[in-house]
Amino acid sequence: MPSGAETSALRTNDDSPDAGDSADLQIEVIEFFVHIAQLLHLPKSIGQIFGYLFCAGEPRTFDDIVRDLSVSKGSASQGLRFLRNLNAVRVIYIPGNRRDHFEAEDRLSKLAAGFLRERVEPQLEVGQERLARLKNLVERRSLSDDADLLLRERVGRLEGWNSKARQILPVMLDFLGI
Amino acid sequence: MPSGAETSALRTNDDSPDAGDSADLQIEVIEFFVHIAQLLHLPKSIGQIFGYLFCAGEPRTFDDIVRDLSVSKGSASQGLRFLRNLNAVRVIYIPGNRRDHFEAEDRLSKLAAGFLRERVEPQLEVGQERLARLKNLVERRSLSDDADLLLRERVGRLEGWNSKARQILPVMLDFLGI
DNA sequence: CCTCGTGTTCATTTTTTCTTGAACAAATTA
DNA sequence: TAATTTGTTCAAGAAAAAATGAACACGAGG
Repeated sequence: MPSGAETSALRTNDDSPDAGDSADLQIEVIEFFVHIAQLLHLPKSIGQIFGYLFCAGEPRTFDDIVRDLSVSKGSASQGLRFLRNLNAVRVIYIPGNRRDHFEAEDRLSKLAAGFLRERVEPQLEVGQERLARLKNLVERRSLSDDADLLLRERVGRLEGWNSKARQILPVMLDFLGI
Repeated sequence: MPSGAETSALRTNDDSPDAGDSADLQIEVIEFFVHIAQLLHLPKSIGQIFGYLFCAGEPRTFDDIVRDLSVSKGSASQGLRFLRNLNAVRVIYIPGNRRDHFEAEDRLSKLAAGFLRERVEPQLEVGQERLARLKNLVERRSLSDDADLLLRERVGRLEGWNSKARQILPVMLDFLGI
């Protein structure tokens, strides 16, 4: 796969005469976000969309995204929903214009907080439930069998982990300025 | 796909008479780790291996893992390498025994620290390099073009994000007791 | 009620990632 | 040194995830 020039077809809006315009740079910034998305195991398209909105000076429409990034409507729709759920993208309603307009959150603290709240916290709750079930199972076992005792200790340790994580989370959110 | 009873063929070592023995419970704990692995977008086999070692009372060998979890040697080898790199699994050398013995790290702080150091920190360095290149590009541009100015501001913001993250990381590591 | 503009859903295709197992290397022992 | 044990590598198949785009829903305006 040849590198570079992947994110194609960016809107030119071009008044400049000849040499490499700022769209090239915009593509680089978008690719930076694609890289981050891949680190977080998010679809590439989500990185593209966020990077595109992050570079845009003003809110962009659904159509802008589909056209300028050459992604399908499906990817754009799902990617935007994901980003909205994380509060990484806001919808701007413009009176007299039926289209949704989208804008990227550019405060790192808000992005981190959104990720913690929408992704991490719910999973900690799920984990707590799973551990409650495990605890039930383990407590119905003999206190004399070595294997049972070991597992009981291990499940207890997992509960400690979960509890610790749930304690730290609000501290982090607080640190991020709520 | 039927649920449960996926992680098969766990060593029985069975002296108990009839009803569900503690291997069932061990399987549940292993599945708990498989679930965590999937959350972290890690291969299922890595969750199995860590869960297996976490439940084991004593260090286990490569062969134990392959046999008891019914995973291939390839998966076991790669999974163990990954877990060792994260310091989530230690190798125990037992004199007079050629085989490597593996043991799970059971201190949450060590696990978190390993993740931050081996996964997060290197990526922040990579990001810093990428941003340095972006900064170079953006500084060669005109200060009069609006689009260029906007991008310059955006790249500056990204550098601020990276810098902030690199400041926070040692604080977190310190908090985790180094 | 009909049509058009906007976006969503979801079955299918495409791409990526994981697992497997056979071939291979390294180290030990006979 | 040959045979054996132990674990790694990597090409290929299997499984999972992402992207696509046509069909669909919903609402606004005529």
